[in-house]
Amino acid sequence: MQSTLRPELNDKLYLRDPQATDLGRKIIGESVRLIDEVGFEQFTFKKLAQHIGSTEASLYRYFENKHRLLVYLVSWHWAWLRYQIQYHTHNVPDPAVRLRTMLGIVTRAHQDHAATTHLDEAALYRIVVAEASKTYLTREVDAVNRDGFYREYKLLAADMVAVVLEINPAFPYPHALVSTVLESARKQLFFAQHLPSLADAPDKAKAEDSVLLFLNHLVFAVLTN
Amino acid sequence: MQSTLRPELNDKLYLRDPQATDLGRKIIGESVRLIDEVGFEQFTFKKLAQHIGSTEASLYRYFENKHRLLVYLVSWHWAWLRYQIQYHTHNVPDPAVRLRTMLGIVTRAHQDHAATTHLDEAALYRIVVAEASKTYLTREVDAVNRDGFYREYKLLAADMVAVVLEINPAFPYPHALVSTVLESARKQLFFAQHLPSLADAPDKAKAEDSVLLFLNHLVFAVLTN
DNA sequence: TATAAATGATAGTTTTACTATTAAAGAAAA
DNA sequence: TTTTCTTTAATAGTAAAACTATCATTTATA
Repeated sequence: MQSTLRPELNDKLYLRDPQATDLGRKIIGESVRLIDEVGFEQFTFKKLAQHIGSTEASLYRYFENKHRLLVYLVSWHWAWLRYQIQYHTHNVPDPAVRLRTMLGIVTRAHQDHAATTHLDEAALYRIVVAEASKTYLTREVDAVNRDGFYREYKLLAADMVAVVLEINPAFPYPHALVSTVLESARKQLFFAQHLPSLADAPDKAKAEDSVLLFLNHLVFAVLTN
Repeated sequence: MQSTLRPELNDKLYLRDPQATDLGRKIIGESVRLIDEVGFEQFTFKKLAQHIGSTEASLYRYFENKHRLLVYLVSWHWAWLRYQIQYHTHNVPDPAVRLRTMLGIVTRAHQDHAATTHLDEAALYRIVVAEASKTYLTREVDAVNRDGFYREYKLLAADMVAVVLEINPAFPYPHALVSTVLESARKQLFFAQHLPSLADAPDKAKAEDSVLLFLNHLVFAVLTN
C-alpha cells in the first residue's frame, strides 16, 4: 500500500521527503498522535521535537512550517481514501453502487482494517474532521493552490463527480454537490460530537452511520429527481 | 435595528459591551475592516489598537482575546441574518416561499441595503465566509458552547429547521440538512473564489447567484422526494 | 466638586515561529 | 580505510504574538 500511495503525493508538500528517512517517518507518526491529542493550534514543532527526541531545527528541514505539515497529513488521508475507493469500486458496473461505496468510505463507516500503516489512521481521521478546513482557510490559499497542494482533494472530488454524472448526466451542479458532501461528511461528524443540535445523530458513538444515512438520502434524492 | 439586534447577543461574548461605548464601537468597526484586509491569523490586538489610536491593554478590557472577538462578530452576523429573515417572512403563509427567502438571505443574494449600520456588512460577510469555521474548530468548542457562544447560529438553524419540517414533516434529517446548507452556502462561495474546480459558479462575480440556485435545487429536491 | 470608572502610557513576561552556526555522527565513495 | 558528503543534534538567538501589571490621566456620574 505504501508504494501505491506515496508516489501520488505532490513533492512540493515537503522540503525533504518524510517517508524516506527514519526521522521523517517519526515526524509523520508522532505529529498525528500529537495533533490529535492537543489540537493543531497548540501543536508546535518544539513539542513534536521533544516527543521524538529531536530538535526544532531538524523538523524545519522536512516541512517549511506546521501548516505545510498539516496539508501533507490531510493530503495523505485524501490519497488513502482515493486508493480505497479505487480498490473497492474498480470492477463495479453500477454507478449508483459505486457512489454508495464512495460515500461509505468517505464517512469511514466502511473501514479498511487490513492495510494498517505506520500511522494511526483513526487519529488522522479525527484530525481531518477537526482541522482539514484550516488547510485552505488561510490568506495563502491561492498561492498554496498554485503549487498544487490541494491536488489529492481535487482528484478525489473529480472521481466522485464522474460517477455523479454517470448517474445523472444532466445534473447541473456536480462539483458543488460533491464538495458539499465531502465537507458535510466531516462537519456533521464534528457537529454530532460537539454541537449535536446541528446534526441528526441520536447516538454519538454511531455518528458515522447516521451521517452516512443522511448523505445517501441527500445525494440520491438530488440525483434522481 | 440596533435596538432590535443588540439585546439578542449573549452578554458572555464580551468582557465589556462594545456597543455601549465609543471605543467599543470603534473596536467592532475597525476590527471588521482589519480582519477583512489581513485575515484573522495576521490580525492582532496590537495592530487594531494602532488603527484606532488606542492600546492593546484597552482592547483586552473588551474581549478576552481575538478569538472571542471573532465569535462576537460572527454571532452579530447570524443575529442580523435572522432579523432580516423574520422581517421578510413574518407574514408569508407558504413555507416553501419562506424557505426560498431564507436561502436568498443566507447566501446574501438577497441583500438589504436599507439599514446600514456602523459596520461594513459586506466586509463582515467576507469574514464570515472565510473565518466563521474557526469559531468552533478549536479545542475549546465544548467549553465555549457551554457558555452559549453559538446561540445565534443555533437559533438561525432552528428557525430553518421549523420551516423544513413544515414543508415535509416526515423528513428524517432536518438539522443535518439545515446545517449542511448553512455551511455549504459559505464554503461554495469560498470555493468559487479560490478553488473553482470544487464549485459550479461559472462567473466569479455572480457566485452568490450560482450558489443560491444550487442550494434551492438541493433543498427542494431533497424535501419533495 | 468629589468620586468612580474608563482609557492611555509604559513596561514586562512567556511562548511561538522561526534562523544561524557549529559540531558530531553515519553513510557512501575513493 | 580514509576522505568526503550528508544528515542530525546542540545550542543560541531574534522578532513578533499574546497576553498581564501598574499607574497616571481623562471622562462620566452622583
